[in-house]
Amino acid sequence: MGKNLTSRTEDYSKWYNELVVKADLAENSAVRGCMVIKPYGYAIWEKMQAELDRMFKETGHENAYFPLFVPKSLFEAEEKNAEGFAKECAVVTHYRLQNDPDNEGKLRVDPEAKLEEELVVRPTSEAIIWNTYKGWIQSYRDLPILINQWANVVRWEMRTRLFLRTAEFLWQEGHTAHATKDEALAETVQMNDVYAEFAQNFMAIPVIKGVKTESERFAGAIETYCIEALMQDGKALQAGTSHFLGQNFAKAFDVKFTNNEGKLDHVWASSWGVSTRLVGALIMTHSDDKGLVLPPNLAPSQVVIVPIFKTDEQLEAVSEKAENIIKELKALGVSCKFDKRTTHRPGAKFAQHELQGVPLRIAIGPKDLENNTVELARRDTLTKEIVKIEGLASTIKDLLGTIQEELFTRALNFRDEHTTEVDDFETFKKVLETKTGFISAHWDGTAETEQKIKELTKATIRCIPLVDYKEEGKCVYSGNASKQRVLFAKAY
RNA sequence: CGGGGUGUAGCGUAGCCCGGUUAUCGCGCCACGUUUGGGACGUGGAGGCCGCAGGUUCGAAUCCUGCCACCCCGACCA
Repeated sequence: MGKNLTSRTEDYSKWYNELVVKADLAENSAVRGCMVIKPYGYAIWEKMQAELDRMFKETGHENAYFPLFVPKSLFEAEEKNAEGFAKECAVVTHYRLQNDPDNEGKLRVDPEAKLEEELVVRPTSEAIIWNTYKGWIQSYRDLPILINQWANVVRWEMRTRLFLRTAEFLWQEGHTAHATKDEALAETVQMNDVYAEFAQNFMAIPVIKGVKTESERFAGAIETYCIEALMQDGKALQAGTSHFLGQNFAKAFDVKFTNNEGKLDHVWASSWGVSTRLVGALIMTHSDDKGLVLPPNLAPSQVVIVPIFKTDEQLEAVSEKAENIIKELKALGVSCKFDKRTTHRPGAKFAQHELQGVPLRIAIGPKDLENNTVELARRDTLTKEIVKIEGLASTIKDLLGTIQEELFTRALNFRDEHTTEVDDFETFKKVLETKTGFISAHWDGTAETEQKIKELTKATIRCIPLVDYKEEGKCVYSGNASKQRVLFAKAY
């Protein structure tokens, strides 16, 4: 603590890296590409988990757990999926170490302990899950299966960044099985909607719902739905995905069921997930040059009370007030931390809680005791005011709601200001270089054009939005006919 | 995985080209005192296998080789 952050304009990516570490969210570990999520960062993830878990259960899903390891033969069963992940799989080949005869005190892999079949560390769990579902499904009466799992996965990324892309990360993956195509598709759309609602209402991150182009689609899916968010540096970030898998995995794993007409058919499937990457999205959406800005819904502590005092008597008197406030806040469901450390002075505490994004700060000192007031400071606007202690708890409760809304509105305005309709390629390039953000433009629907634009500008099609933009037009690159605008951006 | 950069106390750094006393400075840390409404001050103190492993040399933070990690750029990336 005690050092200023690099500012966002100076070096956005440095700002992000410093913030994650200084706000005590996470740090790099001794394992390449893998992070240690520290208690404060994990507390935020737990808040996300709790809300998502509630939403999943509300929509009829149950949690279960499947193994970390996937036998290679199962993994390769669905070819497109296997191919898509092949380059980033960690593989277990041995099951034992032994003392190294040539190197005292060291261990080596026991060459005798080679596995007959290699185990792939899951980059995602479709394979092991569909292999399991095969044994669970005979009839339409066994359907649907609506399961979610909270798990870690490993993708051997070449270039990693804390939360945004790590070799191991935490996520949830839902895997559902259905009797009909319509039902599976409806599930896919529903879960994408759940993600959108979660992002917007809970995380205060505005998102655009859409589908991926073929080249950006999940390997093994028929259609990939997604929510796309825009970060403060004008780059897009995929915040969640939901895949309609058709019968691809059912066919690969031979999962058939008898329908109510007595006919055998393959099961229809969906899968969907969000990960600890959301923590990165959270940081890059709301935070500023002073540190984290957390929406009240996600803050480990929504309020912090800092006592101002000179003598023990004053601390005692202030503490008594503070405890009362905490009690009242607790009754209203507001979480509050009392920072009565005597080892730090108030200014240092202010700075720390700002860095860590606590939404509201209350300072109580001798003057307040006389006047029956407190100083109330907002993290998001950096404003403070003196307020009467009567009715403080409900004032705070309301204010937290206001902050939550205003954070969303601010982010929404930013996104709208950074979404530009463009109709010619010169402007396209110029907007991408200067203004950044989403570019809404016509696209002829071909992978060739998509690829060409990517090569020339580094922008990719983030999604084909589900609503809006339905209009005839001409492709911004090729000039060929187009039926709707799609969203381009440089992406994380 | 290719190109470039960095690695010296918890953090940030000087020293490295051109090898040679006890490795520099700031922050932080510990003790005591004075302080406490926006990152306190004074005095004293502790803390280092100079990223790791080899090599060259009478002698290596410094030169050479290999490895590891992180950062930037590229390629790759449900």
